[in-house]
Amino acid sequence: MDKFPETALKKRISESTIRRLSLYHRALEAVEENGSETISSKELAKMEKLTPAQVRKDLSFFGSFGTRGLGYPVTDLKAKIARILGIDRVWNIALVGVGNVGSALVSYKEFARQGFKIVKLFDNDQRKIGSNHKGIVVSDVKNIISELSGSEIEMVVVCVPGSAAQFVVNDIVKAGLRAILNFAPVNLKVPDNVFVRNENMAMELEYLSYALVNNHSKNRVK
Amino acid sequence: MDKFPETALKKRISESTIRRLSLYHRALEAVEENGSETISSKELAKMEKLTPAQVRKDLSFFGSFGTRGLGYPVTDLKAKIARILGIDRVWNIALVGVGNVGSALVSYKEFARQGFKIVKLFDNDQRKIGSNHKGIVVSDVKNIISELSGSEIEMVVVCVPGSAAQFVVNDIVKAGLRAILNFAPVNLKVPDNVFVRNENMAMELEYLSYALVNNHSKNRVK
DNA sequence: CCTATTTTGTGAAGGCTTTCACATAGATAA
DNA sequence: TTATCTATGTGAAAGCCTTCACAAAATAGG
Repeated sequence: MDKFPETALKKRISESTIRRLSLYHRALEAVEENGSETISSKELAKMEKLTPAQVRKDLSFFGSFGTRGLGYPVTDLKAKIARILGIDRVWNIALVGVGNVGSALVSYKEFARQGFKIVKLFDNDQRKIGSNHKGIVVSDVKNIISELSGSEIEMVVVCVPGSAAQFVVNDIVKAGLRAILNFAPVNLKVPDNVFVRNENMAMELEYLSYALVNNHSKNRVK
Repeated sequence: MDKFPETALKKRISESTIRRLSLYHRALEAVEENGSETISSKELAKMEKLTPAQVRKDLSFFGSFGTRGLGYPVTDLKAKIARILGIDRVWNIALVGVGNVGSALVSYKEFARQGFKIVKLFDNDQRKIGSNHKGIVVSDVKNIISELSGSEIEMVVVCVPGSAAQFVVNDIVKAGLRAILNFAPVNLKVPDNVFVRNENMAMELEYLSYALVNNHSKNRVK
């Protein structure tokens, strides 16, 4: 059955649903390893601390993948989710800013395992340009537009300081790329057809700080 | 005026509101630097790509900080938000798992700048134990319970592999700590009074993958 | 084959979050 | 002082997301 019939009325899928698909996918990897062939929405929900109804509703947006009375076929569902997320393939990625965070990500196994392959590095520091990280030679960010234009690279991870991020992103957009994972703590301005995801690690600590100060898992005020 | 009167009826503040407070705080830092004394909800909203109504509503949960006809006083509002988030102080933090990501975070300036001070490191690798990272000697994770119990440390960043994360977290909980920033790609089970935030970098790439495959900033299906 | 049991798929209800829209209050200028 | 203008603070409306609850479908066991 065609998952995306051209003729069908299209419906917006919420960001939360897509994020949960990632969780289901990783849970299914674990389940597959221990050999189970099927899994119920209840079990899947428990693994990621969600509700069974939520699991079923999320999956139902994309089709009927389960069998009533039995559950979902683990391997098959995992493959279907991978297909929906577009992670049933390799994505070539460039990384800009080979500092602390940047070089950690070059070696980050979780990216590689999921098919996210960092194949090109950029920096503006003469001491870093030409150096080798995990077999990749660092290029001068001055040449980023020409090196990305028409290349096999479709996503860029930005790990430069906040003050440089917008300039780098402008070049990435000029090169025609449309997917950016941003670690700089600034709000990037991009055209509507470019996707940006922000990774703001300090923000998560700030949330913990708020939770502790406004004590006792209550999160209440006024 | 007291921000948290003991007697007042309390109201739950949504997670999204708290996350946006972080954004307002960082925007106000930038505004303060360029010297402006006041800022309107409209300007603040524009900086973080939100709506003016959203900004006013968020702030209104905590009090009336603005002046009609004028806007919000930059420095004062920034201080009030810092107070609400609990970032008007230093937080001492331990980090477990001094691998690629872990050691990058030890040197991550954004943490330090916001008052999140990593003061203790743990690992289970004999080759790392005793070694020095930015002036901190790595301790054996075997001793984590005793070293954290009753210490000045109130938050822990977990950067160990997924297979080890739950065990480490059990010990952190046993030591009486209640705030965990988790980089391992697993769902951690903790008691209700312990706060966990998950940092899942691969998930953000998966979202970008989904966005590109389900093309044209539409995010539509079926 | 029939019955009991399990679990999906899904409209509808409920709840939460955002946006609207306007009364209100202070600023500014003459 | 008065008029005009600007921007907040906030109930109410709208919109979105999650949960409920149950018919339907398939299994399992006799």
